[in-house]
Amino acid sequence: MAGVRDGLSKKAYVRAGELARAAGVSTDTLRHYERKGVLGAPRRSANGYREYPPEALARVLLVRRALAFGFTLEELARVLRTRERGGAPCREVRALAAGKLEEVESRLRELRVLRGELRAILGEWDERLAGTAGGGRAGLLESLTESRVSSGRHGNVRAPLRRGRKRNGRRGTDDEKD
Amino acid sequence: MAGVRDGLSKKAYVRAGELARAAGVSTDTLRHYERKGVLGAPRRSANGYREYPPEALARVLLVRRALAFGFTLEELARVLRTRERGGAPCREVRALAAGKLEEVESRLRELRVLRGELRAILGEWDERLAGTAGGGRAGLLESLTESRVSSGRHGNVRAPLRRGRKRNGRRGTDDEKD
DNA sequence: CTTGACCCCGGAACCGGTTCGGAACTTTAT
DNA sequence: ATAAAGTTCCGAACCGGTTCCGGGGTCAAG
Repeated sequence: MAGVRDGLSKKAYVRAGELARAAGVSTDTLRHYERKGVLGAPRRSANGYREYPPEALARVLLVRRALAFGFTLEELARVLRTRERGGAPCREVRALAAGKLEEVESRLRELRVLRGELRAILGEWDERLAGTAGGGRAGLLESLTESRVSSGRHGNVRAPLRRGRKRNGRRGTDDEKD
Repeated sequence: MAGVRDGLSKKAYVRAGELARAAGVSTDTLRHYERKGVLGAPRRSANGYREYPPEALARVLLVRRALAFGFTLEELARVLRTRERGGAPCREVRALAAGKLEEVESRLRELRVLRGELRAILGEWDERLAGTAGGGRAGLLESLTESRVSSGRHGNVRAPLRRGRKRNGRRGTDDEKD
């Protein structure tokens, strides 16, 4: 375990591996966070190893938590940087979080609709399959196209919630009238 | 509506652009579908242009619909290919859809939790901000780390519902005891 | 001295669906 | 004829967070 424990203070500088373990991430991830500006480059020991101060752990955990809340590393970097310079990005953070909440709610609506459609279609299929033993062949897929539901692209299910980029929009029949 | 004007039959072969417009996708997407094996390479005209048969539209719409239901192009390709060869992938399709439903429900649970946490944190922040006018500075972010909730990575919000890869896992402190 | 556990680094791969960049071609207007 | 639109073609880029690759150090134990 090689706990640094140098007799001095309770907690001293730790190396990448230890911090990573403590935070539940990989050292690769730590490097990535540093590169993205959410962690801050730690000092280096004589041999070039990173030596993180005890506070780093809290920072990493904070980042993890914020990520779980839907923040992106980029947003986080911006906010943290502002704060590091004495700024008070509180309102911005609040706004950001509010945006996340909206996204989540929107997504919830979409998924609820999707769930309903899935249940309906499954029910229908089971009914049909009951009558078509063995090598079915009843066009299950086909019935998708007919499903009476809105068909309003509820967002590609897995759509990263951060949907919609179309910076230039070349062709693609913009049928987005929402 | 620029219908095919070759006088022959009611509907004749159409080119990429027309099919794309009709299906509400881009020609790029059509190409992609072809490459992924869900569309099937159409014949080519003398100049190398794709010429899709009328049925292609239904196919594309089917794909769109299936995508909206959470199927991936890869799954779709597999199924469609099977079918194309006389197979009856019905049970498989049903199983797939059932899987989607489970994913959606799981995701719904996660998002509901997340929504709750977001609301809570927002409420808390607003309270705090009310008392800290102007240049706030109350550590909003910090309170994230303390939020009493499970903290059980509800899935990175935007996590594509198709979470989790870790083929080899080098380091990374596998703390996934979910 | 070898083994093995850590550490360093830049850059590519991954996922999945879509879009971009830009060359090449066809049709329409001048 | 020729420029200006409009289409089509294709491979490669994109998103975002993480992991992988792979070649090179550092250090303590055996």
